Amino acid sequence: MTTQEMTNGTAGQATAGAGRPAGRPRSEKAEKAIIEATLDLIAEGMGVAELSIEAIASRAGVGKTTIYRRWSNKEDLVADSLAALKAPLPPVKGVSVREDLITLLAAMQTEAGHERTRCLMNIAMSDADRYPRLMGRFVKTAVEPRKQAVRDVVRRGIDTGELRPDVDVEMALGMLSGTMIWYTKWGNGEITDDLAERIVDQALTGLAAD
Amino acid sequence: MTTQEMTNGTAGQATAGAGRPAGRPRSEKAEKAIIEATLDLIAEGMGVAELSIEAIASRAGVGKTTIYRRWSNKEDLVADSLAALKAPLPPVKGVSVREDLITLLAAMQTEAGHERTRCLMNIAMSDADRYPRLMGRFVKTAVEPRKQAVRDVVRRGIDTGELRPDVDVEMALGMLSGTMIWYTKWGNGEITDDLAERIVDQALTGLAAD
DNA sequence: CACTTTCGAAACGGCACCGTTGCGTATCGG
DNA sequence: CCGATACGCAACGGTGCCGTTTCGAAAGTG
Repeated sequence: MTTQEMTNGTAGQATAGAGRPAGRPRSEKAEKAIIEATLDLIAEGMGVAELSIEAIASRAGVGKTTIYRRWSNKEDLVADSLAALKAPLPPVKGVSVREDLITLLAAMQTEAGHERTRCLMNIAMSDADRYPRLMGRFVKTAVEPRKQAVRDVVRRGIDTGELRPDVDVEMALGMLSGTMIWYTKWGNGEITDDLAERIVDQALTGLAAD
Repeated sequence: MTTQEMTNGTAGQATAGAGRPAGRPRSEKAEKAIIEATLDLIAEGMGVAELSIEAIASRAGVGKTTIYRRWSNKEDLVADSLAALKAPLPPVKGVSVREDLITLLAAMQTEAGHERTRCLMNIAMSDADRYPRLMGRFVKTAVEPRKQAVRDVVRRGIDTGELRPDVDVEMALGMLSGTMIWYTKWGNGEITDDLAERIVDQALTGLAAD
């Protein structure tokens, strides 16, 4: 680990009866503010490379010292920031596969509309090669849960017989998500409210004539 | 236009009999070297924001003056560089829709493997919002021809009856390309030689049980 | 109360790049 | 040969960020 004993969880008052190191405890509020500022700047279109510690400190209303005391380098900070992202996935009703997939894809579409998520996706694409460790964390906390949600629905569909028994689950997953990503990025003007529905129907039906 | 009379086509010896401005003509070789260096740096993972004129000049073996004389800002330079990209699309045999789609998607997969194209895609994703004018150019020279190639095949398939008559062409296009992009980015380890074939078959067949 | 640690703020020297300018040379037309 | 323009190169002053240090104040423990 690069952050050795730093970033040791709550970093704050350490109610744990063990070794309370004496001295002023680290401000939990400052920590939150730093991470929040980092995510804000990323959401405003900053790539990881252009992120400056000074800008983050200024935005967070915090001294640079406070940042360097917790994170030894920028990548660690960004990694922890991404890890702080919650993944509020919509619950699926479980009635039909079609309906559930539409729910998930529609949520994906909505998220892609929000600036914050939107630019996080950019990072996932462009900084993936340069910061593999960072990407690992992002995939784990943000991408994987969403993949899993779709995967569950598809698997259930195979079990219930709504989907073909020979469906390649990962392929189906990539097809649904990939199509949505394609539209949010390059589907100029063709993004309508029923987009999720159209994608799911096309994927279910297939292109070939019977 | 920002580049006023600059970047006036060949910029070189101007064989046009008209007003030859007298003096040493601009080096066409230098121009090529600059653009090539720019593309190289981008291909090495540089985002547009991190591209420095000094680095480009150094890489191209050229003085900064020579760059500033031609392009008034970085965005213009990058735009011209992207415009210089050729799009060597594979010819389709025209036998069957399935086979042609596989050909196109396989080419896409191969391209995604090359560093140069790979990082260009990153730019297409992450710098799209920040440099819309630049993106317009990139879409026109690189993305659109590929979209068109797939579009043609799909349209032909509808005409020949190989595909359903009610297929949404743009949607089919997004599904095929989107799935391939998804795999090249996040399909960890599952990228095999028959990927294009599997994508096309899944798209043709659909997920739903009959 | 002393003692320790963190806080925000400011300043440090150093570096990379900015866009411009001047220099001596090269390459064109007349 | 002469005037004009472009060339590569090196230097300019300016800016923004680096990572570190110093400072006085704050916030805890004993």
